[in-house]
Amino acid sequence: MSSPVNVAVDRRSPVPLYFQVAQQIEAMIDRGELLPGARLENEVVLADQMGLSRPTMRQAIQYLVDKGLLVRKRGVGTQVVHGQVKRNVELSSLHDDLLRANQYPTTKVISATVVPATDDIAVALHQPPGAEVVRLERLRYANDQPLAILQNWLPTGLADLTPERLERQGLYALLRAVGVTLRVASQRIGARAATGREATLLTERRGAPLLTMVRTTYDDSGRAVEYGSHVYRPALYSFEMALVER
Amino acid sequence: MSSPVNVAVDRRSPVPLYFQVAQQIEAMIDRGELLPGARLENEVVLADQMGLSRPTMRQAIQYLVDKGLLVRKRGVGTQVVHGQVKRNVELSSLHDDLLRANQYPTTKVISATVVPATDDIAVALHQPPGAEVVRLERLRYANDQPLAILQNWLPTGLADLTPERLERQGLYALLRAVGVTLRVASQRIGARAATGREATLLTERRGAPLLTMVRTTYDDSGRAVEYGSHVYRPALYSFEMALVER
DNA sequence: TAGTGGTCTAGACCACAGT
DNA sequence: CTGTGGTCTAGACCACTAC
Repeated sequence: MSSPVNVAVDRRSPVPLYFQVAQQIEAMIDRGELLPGARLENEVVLADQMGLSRPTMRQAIQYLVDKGLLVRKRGVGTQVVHGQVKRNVELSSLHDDLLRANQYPTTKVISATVVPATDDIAVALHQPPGAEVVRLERLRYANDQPLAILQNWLPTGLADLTPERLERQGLYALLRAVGVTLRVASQRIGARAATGREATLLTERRGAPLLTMVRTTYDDSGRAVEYGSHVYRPALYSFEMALVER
Repeated sequence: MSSPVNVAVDRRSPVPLYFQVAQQIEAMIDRGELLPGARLENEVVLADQMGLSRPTMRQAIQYLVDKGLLVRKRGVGTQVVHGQVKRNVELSSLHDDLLRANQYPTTKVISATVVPATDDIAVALHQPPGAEVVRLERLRYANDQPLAILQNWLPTGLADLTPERLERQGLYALLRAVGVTLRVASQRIGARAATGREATLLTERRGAPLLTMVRTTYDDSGRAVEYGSHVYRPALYSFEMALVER
């Protein structure tokens, strides 16, 4: 009844055991060795087979459940979800998203200046009203087609945000490179009509539907490090995600 | 340096200990007893104070980290995130979302019929091509204003989806009531212009921007139980969510 | 009744951050 | 160096499902 799971862990590796197991099970699903609906053996048996304790095995399975690849039912067992779900669990930037989809992103920096924060920006970044913040405006292309207008505000002094660097890599990669660990974000996705300026930049018509996203991102100290307000051309971009009931 | 956490657990309660702890810490954050940026005591001390083991305490903290309320940094400690994030971790239906926001949702069922599945619906629901499926079309109002057109397809025989029931409660609540446990969903959010029919139903202009969402939902056996294609008026609705880096 | 995942304990050692 | 979270073990009992 149960599908065999053939996984071996390397105890000398610095990679956590639960993560090794999770990666290998995910690879088996990708390769079709574990088909949708397949039932895995129970946690105790799996743990024994791999020479792990049950909590470690559970951690591996829980990781894949959170990722939307497996479902568990008490008294029944663990099964592979039918159909593929978006595996992305990361706090990803548009730049990395496009790279992953082989979309060859390029960026034009429209402006990168230091300005006093307006009230709403100050609140979002938890800065005193009127504090100086960095304001970025970029135009992001995918395969040489204009895709999105990205407006961002950051506290000053976080990183050296020169236009050259911003055109070579994404903002998130740049922040990570200077030791900022992005951890949590709160975002809102909506839609509205393009303004004249947006339409011009994105080669759309004024009033054309645009997808919008505003996001505040916090680092591993819980401080707000970035506020973004982006508009996307809906024919070229949409947001995909997995939801998991806890 | 550390903020005190005053929590007591009831060991006779059927509610898991880690969940009792998590709920009480969340309540303290809501009441402002734990301010943004406040550092909690370390896991071992917290566990001792509450008479719990460290793994149980960790599980409580991890729950709140996943919810976007806390951040942890190795070697440093656990802190409350600055700014408020969307707490919602559930696989929520629009109906419940509106209820929670005191928006008084009402529903008009436009059609509820059994039809042969088109190819894309059959694929999404993992049914054989042409299999009979239930097709629903509903118009959802909030405070008597038209808010969204909801199209859904489901395998037949799941539940008795009469218009009367669908107008009294949300589809998800109806499914849960007949024992379907929704577990995982994969969704895509985009935007496009309103068609003439959509514009009429939603009292918008033809070509007005609409927010779109398509979603496939799976139950705790990993089977697809619902495919939905919805359009929303962006002035009245947007999607809000927390993202957590793992 | 048998088998499953859900919860919980009481330890241990390690990796990393800040001093 | 000390203190923190990250990982891991080897058990235990319980709740729920299916037969």
